[in-house]
Amino acid sequence: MEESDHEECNTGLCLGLGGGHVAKKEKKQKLVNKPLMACFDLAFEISPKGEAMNIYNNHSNIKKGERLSLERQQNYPNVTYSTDSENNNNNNNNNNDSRKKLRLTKEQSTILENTFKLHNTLNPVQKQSLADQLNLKTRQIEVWFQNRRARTKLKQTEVDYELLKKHCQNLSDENRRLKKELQELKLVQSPLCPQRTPSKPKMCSSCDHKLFKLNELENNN
DNA sequence: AGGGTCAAGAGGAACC
DNA sequence: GGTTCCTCTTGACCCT
Repeated sequence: MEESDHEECNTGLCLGLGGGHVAKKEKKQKLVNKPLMACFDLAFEISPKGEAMNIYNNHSNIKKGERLSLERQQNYPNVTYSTDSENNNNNNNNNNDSRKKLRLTKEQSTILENTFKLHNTLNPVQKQSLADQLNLKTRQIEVWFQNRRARTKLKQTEVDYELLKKHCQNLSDENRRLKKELQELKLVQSPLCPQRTPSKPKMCSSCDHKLFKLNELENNN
């Protein structure tokens, strides 16, 4: 965990928890009565001039999420929004407690996905260079990879589950068939019914020899 | 409205 | 003891 990730967040709300948890207990205490994930308490875009723009206030006729994605994708595709606290305390007085969700741009997602395909974990150097490249924090890269691994694992679990379910179904079918077959064999061998000719039992590949033995038995009688 | 998605918080385990 | 990862959870946003 890179403590520096959150150094600039001077609201005291964003304490850089998560991986690392430096002095967890201390931070936990600080967090008492504070909103979670307050690092993204206000959404800003960085304008081409380098100004922090509160995009929520500027476009009142568009819905929240639409504003975020529209602005980000169309106007400033290479910048991600950040928080009030990260952008020099603008509007610190306007510190509402609702956390705003970061949405990665298409480009950022693509690059992250491609990197993930190459290696699903990153060393600190790779993490830093990716963060620089995408204009994100190393913590965000770390979190993305963590969540991505979790998604991969979940998907794999679902696939495994389906395979096991199928396999289980096959075994059940096989079990049912063998039981039926056993029933037939018992009938054939019963002294009460010596001349009964059974329908040809369908043997599983592993016990074809049973049929042979059965025929032998009948011949001897 | 409600369910899905996903970035991020939180805590514990594993590793060195 | 610090770092990284895993797992579960939370909450914002999106979609229908």
